[in-house]
Amino acid sequence: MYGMPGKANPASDAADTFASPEPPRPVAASRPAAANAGARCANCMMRHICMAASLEADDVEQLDRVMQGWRTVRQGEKLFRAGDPFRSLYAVRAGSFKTVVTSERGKEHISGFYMAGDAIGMDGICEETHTSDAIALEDSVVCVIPYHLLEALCRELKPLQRQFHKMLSAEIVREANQMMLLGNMSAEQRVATFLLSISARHRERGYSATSFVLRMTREDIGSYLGVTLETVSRTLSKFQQEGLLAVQGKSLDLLNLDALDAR
Amino acid sequence: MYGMPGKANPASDAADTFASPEPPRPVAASRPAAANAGARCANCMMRHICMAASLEADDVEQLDRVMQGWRTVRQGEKLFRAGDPFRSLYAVRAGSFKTVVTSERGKEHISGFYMAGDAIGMDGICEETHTSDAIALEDSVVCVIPYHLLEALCRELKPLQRQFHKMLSAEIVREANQMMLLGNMSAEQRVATFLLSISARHRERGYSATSFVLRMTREDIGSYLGVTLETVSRTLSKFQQEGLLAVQGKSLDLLNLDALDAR
DNA sequence: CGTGAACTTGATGTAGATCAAACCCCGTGG
DNA sequence: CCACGGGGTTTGATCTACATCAAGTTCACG
Repeated sequence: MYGMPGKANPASDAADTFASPEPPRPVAASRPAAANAGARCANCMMRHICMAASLEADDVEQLDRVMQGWRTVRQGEKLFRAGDPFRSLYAVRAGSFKTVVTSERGKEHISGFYMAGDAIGMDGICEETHTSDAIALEDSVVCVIPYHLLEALCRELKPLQRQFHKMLSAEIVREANQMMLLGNMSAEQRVATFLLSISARHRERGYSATSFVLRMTREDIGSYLGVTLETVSRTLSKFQQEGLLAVQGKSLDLLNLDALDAR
Repeated sequence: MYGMPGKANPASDAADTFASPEPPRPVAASRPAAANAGARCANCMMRHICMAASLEADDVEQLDRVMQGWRTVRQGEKLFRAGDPFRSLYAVRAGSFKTVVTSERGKEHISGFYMAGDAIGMDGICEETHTSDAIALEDSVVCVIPYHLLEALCRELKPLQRQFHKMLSAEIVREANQMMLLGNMSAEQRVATFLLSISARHRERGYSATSFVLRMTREDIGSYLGVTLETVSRTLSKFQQEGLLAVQGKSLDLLNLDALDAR
């Protein structure tokens, strides 16, 4: 099923793609944390790659307690925008996002794509203000983690502290690798690297590493890779002609991962 | 004095550039932390932009206690290399560094330049292994901060925890901005942005924002900006012809910051 | 089933890479 | 003290990967 295009309803698509055990449960910001019984990391498929990774069951429960709840974000809507005051981090529970940074000149650049289990918003910590927009690529659900509570819990739970630091550091490493891509690689290498990265992230999450649907447009991919949308399109066509993959709109089948890696 | 080229001894140059109150005091790795009386954040000119920022005097003393000591790194030597096990973070006390990431294909890319007060090594946290080389651009001194001790202290001291998180987040934001530069900007804009960024960092540290010496080669700058060294050189010459700055080898005078910003 | 957005493909233009040569320091050793 | 050598830098000539412009096609959604 996964990897087939043409779903009528992106919300149900997101739900079956990521198999959320419960339906999204949006919560008012003012709702007390104690009432938040539905959102439980223990039940979440993504707990082993998310904030809860390597926590004992007791500690996961503590994390649940500081989690404010879920928030649904419809396709195209913004989870936050640059300039918003920073209060919470977000963990993607279902769906996916892109983050967009805008220069003073008004030029936009996509700085990252985030899927289930990824954390968004860590750019906001340093100035207590978000520096990018986070936009849902499909109807999505995030866990809302108030930063001051997470901070306090990190002082209590060493494994949580360690995991949080690792997530911050992993983002630094990811961006450093992206800088390498943007600074040194040919268009073909950029596209190949991008596809392999998506593939690997799907594999980590238990989905097919070779057959998937791109949630973003060619323009989004181009922006992320520092090339034009035409170049993305041409490169995909070329890879298809060479038998490295099969494209059909946003659906992709990678037919030769090694050959892609050799680009 | 700062900004004048042609010093005979780079070590003395580094010392007077950053006005270290005491001479470097290298320490053996096994030396107990208690013996580390010489290295004191309280005396350090950079304490307000470093790990100690916004700490009370008592807390700064605690930070001193976990600091393992100083390490001197001669020009061209490596503070750590990709693949080294991650044990410590480093704060630049005097001098400057570049960090270099190397792709599987062996291509090198400079991911950052670091001067006094900056922290290096945060990429190592996530996999407990450094992912880049850190190379001294001149004879330099760093404070060595064992990560497990810092972690423990961050559980004790909320302001230190906050500052540390801010430094991690600031690195994420810096890299996101660099990705924007690499993905969207013309060569001229890249060079102008680079110069203005160096200028601002000098200003923050109390040095001249308009007159300084570049510690890195044209090739280093090119690698960082994703252009060739020839393009860097040509762009500087062009800016000079237009009266935006005066170049003389590695010495630079910015004559029109606004015009540079308008690029 | 109609319509606009997303995508593909082709033709042409250009910023910056690459190749090449000379120059300028700056440290070294005679 | 000066000649020497080599890394760093500048500048010029040429080349090319990719951007840009343009037109048509397909697709997804209302």
